[in-house]
Amino acid sequence: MDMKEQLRACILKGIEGCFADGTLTSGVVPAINIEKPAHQEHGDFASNVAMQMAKAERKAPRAIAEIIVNKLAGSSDLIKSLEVAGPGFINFFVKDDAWRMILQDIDQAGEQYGKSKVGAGRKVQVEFVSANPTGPLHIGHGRGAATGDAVASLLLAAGFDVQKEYYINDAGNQMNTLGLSGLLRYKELLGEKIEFPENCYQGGYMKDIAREVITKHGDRFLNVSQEEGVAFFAKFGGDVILKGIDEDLQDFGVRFDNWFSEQSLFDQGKVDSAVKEMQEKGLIYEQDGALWFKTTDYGDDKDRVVVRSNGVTTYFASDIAYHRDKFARGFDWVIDVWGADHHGYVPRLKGVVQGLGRKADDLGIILVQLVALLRDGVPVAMSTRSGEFVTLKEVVDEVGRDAARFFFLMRRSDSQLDFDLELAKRQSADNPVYYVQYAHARIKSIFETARERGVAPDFSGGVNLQLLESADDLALVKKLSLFPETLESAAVNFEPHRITYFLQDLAGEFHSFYNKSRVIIPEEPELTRARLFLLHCAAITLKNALTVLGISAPERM
RNA sequence: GCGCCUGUAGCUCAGUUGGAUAGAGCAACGGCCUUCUAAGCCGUAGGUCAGAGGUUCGAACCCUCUCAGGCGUGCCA
Repeated sequence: MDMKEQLRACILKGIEGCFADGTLTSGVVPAINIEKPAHQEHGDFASNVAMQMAKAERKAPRAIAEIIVNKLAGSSDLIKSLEVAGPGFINFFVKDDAWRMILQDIDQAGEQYGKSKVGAGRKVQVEFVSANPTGPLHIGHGRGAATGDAVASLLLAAGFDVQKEYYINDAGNQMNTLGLSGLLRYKELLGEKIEFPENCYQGGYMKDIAREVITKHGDRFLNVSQEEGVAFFAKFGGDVILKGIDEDLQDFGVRFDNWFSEQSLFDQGKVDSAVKEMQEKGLIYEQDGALWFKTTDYGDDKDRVVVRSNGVTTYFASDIAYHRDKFARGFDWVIDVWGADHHGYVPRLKGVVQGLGRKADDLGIILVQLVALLRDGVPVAMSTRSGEFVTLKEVVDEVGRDAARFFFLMRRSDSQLDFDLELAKRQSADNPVYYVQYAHARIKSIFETARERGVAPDFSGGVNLQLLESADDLALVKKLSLFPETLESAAVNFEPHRITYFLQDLAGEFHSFYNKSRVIIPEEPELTRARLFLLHCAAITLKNALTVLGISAPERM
């Protein structure tokens, strides 16, 4: 039980005690809030129960607080002192010993420190990237990849049973366009004069694909029908591109548990059956020769076409079938990571989910905003139309996986992100990645020195934690203690950036500690051991936090 | 037109889901290496939380309106 829980239980008991002896009379116990005050002077924790009870008790908040404080005095060995402050807050000061005990928890938990069981094994699926197999991943996909991967591992750490999935849009018009693009480049390379349409894929990778076909198959596709040629290049190109996407993701440290093909939904008749189910439920109706889904029932601006008047299904039809299939596969919770430009699709998909008989919240949607690429503060020009976009691979090759992931996760996914390539490469405190990793490496270096000097960091014989009594010792301990709740809230809110902020905060606390406090002190072996134990716990926390984001914790820098 | 998102220090952004005196990093200025990694630390300065109303003990956060920017609003994917 963590400190907040203990305090909550303690307050509850106190209030009930007050009711019992008549010092409080309403008999109504509000939800007990425990928060961390912004200012140190306000204690380690504070509660606003007295203010919440004011109305029911018909007493001034401060008077109620006094009554509760009197009842609480000496009731818990966690509490050093408590006071009434401000408009009626009860401030709690926790005993130093209680703080220091946390170190033993951290040591004991090791790699598990910070993890929780709130997920209770519920099955959750995170679907992300899902870029069309019509070109290499660009930097925007990179942010989606980092975010989806981090959210998945956060949820895993929070006790969920997580699957990561990539949805392959291998059906529909864009595959024909891909096939045509390849075929035309192929003909061009073989000397035919061609007109390359504007809506075809302009990137240089199409020529690479055409070249590959020439080496493997020669010029035989010059003599087949347009239809056959397009079909071949669509399949061949799609496969090559998807393989490249997978490689780029692996270099970025992202691996999927499942790759799900849109085409498979058609092949297995799942699109038809999904449409049929919705029709039977009366959620799909016919008008102007097309079939429409009543998304307006769920807050959408207008109803949406599922099957066009020419009989061809829309992308939305696939989406209905896909999400129906996800739930049919037994997921309790389904999470989609989308580019923010798709935000208009949220009501529509939420409608589908409800139409399937699920709660709207069973589908979680994370919208990831644009990335603005900079070099030394100057925007890097990008244009998707001309195919001159910066790829994920280029960025990872230039700045490295760790820096790229950290930068992608530095901001709330909802807000736009400036990604400065030069800053990401810089090896100084300006660069938050190095700042954080350096903290870990520095601790490891201290242990190295300790070993060299024969101060073996073996804690099995017990450590005298009482010696950790300086303000800096305790400040570091308190920072470490925040990790579990930070991790949990980052997970359930889909907010990996809380971890990057926590890391910078913790690294700062450590660097500050390091500058003020000596760890290895030959004439004080017991204190040396205690401080080494503290840093051992700091290293565990730093490493666990970095790991959950998919970033390495170097031993040496 | 309608809908969604954003607006916090010169810049880039946090702000524990309504708490006490709004925080960090850059940039600026001034200090700290004979010491376990200076890829580091300490200090100074910087604010009408876009604006105006409202809700209550209490608002950057919730409601209404206004302004500014971005995105969406296909029988495209």
